[in-house]
Amino acid sequence: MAVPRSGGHISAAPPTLADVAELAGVSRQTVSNAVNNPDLLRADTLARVQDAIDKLGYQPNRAARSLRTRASHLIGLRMPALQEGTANAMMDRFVHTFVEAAAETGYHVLLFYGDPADPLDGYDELLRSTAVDAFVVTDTHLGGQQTTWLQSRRARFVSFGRPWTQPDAKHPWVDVDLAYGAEIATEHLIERGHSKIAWIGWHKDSLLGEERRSGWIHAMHTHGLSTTGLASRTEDSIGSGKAAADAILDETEPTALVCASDTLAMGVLHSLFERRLRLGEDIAVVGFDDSQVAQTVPPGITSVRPPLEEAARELVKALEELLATPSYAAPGVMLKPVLTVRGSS
Amino acid sequence: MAVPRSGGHISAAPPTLADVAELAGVSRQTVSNAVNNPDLLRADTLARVQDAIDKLGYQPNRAARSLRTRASHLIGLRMPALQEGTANAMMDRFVHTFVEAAAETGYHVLLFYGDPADPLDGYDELLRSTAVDAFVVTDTHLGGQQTTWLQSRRARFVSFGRPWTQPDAKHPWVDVDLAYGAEIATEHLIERGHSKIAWIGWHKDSLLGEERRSGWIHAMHTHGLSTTGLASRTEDSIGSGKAAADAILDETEPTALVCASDTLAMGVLHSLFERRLRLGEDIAVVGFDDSQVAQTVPPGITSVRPPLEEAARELVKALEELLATPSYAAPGVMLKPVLTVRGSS
DNA sequence: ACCATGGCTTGGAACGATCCAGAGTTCCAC
DNA sequence: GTGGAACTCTGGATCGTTCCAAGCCATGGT
Repeated sequence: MAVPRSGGHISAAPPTLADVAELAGVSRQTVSNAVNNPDLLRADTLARVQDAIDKLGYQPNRAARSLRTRASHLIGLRMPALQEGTANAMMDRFVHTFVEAAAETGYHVLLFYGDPADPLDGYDELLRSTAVDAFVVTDTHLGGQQTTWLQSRRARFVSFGRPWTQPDAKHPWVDVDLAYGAEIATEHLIERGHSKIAWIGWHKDSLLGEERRSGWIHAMHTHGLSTTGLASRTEDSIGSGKAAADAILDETEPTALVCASDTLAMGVLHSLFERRLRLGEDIAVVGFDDSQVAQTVPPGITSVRPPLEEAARELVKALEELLATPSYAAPGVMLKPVLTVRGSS
Repeated sequence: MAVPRSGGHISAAPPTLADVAELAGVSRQTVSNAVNNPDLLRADTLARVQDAIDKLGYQPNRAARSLRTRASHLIGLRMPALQEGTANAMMDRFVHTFVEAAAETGYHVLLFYGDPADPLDGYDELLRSTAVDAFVVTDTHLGGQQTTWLQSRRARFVSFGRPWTQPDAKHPWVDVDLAYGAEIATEHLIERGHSKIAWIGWHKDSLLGEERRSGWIHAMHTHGLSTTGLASRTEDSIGSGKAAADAILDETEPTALVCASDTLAMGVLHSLFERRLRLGEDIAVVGFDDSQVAQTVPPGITSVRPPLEEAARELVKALEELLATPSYAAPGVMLKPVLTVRGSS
């Protein structure tokens, strides 16, 4: 296996199966077997072929293999277009692990971004040209359009995100239990002695937002705490986070805030900064996503950390099975986030 | 061109050139020409073939095309492995634009990460299996190993980052003028009335660090300001940024700080937080990279913003030319960053 | 009327791998 | 010693596209 990085001679054209076969004194098919089904060969033949492979630095031509086997060993990963300022920057933790886990199982990742307004943008071309073996869908919360369409095209795919609108969907998926995340965030604050804990979340029509919100409500009610006047709903932006914080701090004077995202938490920080309140001393804040920002801003924002690395690995595992057995129908996997406690609480 | 997304019938196998040819009543080659050299066909024939293509939703099979033409229309993009906490998170601005610009010219991007300790990791396999047409190298500051090796393998590539150690390198590259960035950052502070402006930078052996540092020195000296006792060199981490800030604030009492990275700037913020100093009022801070963090932390950190989008587009342009004419030798492109002014100064 | 020209179209070969069916060996049981 | 299974290995066909050389046909000049 120890292929010398820079072979002695630099040939213009890479060696082919036939070259190896000739050098080893066997047929093409035997070389092919040596690569793909080594146990079909007699030990000494295998060794001879391996020698030839190593000597020439042979690696199968992907295009040729792909043409014959109808498998490209490429996974299409569609990422949501990122907006300036919004902290979906945490997604590169996901991408990174996904790419590495995929590489370990022999798959490469073809990254693409689609027009956010058109959930189907980008899939079609890759599918028609049989460029990828499967897709990873990363924003199922935008509705089931993508998944139903992919299904109708008989495309293979897994999703990072539960099938919100179709509970009976058959494709493998992995998601993070967001309600639980909001719950542990809230309970952490309750343990710290807070009882007036406000929620700054997203609009009602956001599935993710409502899910997270329910965790806060559940935790509050479980501990006999009231939530009236403590919730606000707004856009996922710093500006509206600040506005919401301003309003709720003036009206209800909570001692702690749970935010549906780190972006909103940053909005809160802006409000605190203006009011010359000290984060973590005068008021406690918990964010969501454990983004770079939460990790680095002093004194650190306690944040709900989605297990993105684990999610990526689970998705790769599901993909592997899906591609091995086309009829594979996995149960969805729900992962639990953990709370990273920092100075803000 | 308006291909219906979900064709009337869902065929198990995608249509091939031969299918189109039969439907249009022409030969395979004519269909191929209709796709690749439309001007070779008579107008009416072209129309007929186009009809058939549209009707069947035909798209050339990538593997077959790639096998024949020896071009995969894939670009391998090697990203440096990201470390927790460090703000190279800004790179997804780059990745995003690069992917989109590449898509516009018909190229897809195959993302991979290499072992940071081994600059060559990952390239070899993709190259041998002729999986990609070219590479984008993103961390030339780690030394010329990658580029010399790629050159010796006759691989096509462009780099985001000047060829630091080999000024005579022939490959196209794009880079950002970091010294200039530090210079405008420093001058901005001078304009704001500061004269005791400290530098918090990286160790001497960091090429990028020295480059940025030189911009600060140049600006200071140009305005007749002294730099003695105002510079410190440390690791690129929050902890060491804080330590450096602590030391320099105690010793020299500067009124403003220029940091070699936003990560270091965040370290400074930690120091300020502890000292109960208000960012932007008691002391001015300028960062580098214009990361998410700089954009969102209140009151916003003034930061040198590298034109990553422009860099990505330039690289795609260079790649296009490189792949069209193999002998293409472009001059390097040096882009100027801009300063994004925020509350911290 | 003829040949050369150029525009348009065609069938066969090739890219480099795997699938498939069969051929040659070896080995063991009867 | 023979039949047959099990183990190895092989050559031809094939995946879907583009390259290549040649063919057809109308046009125009001689």
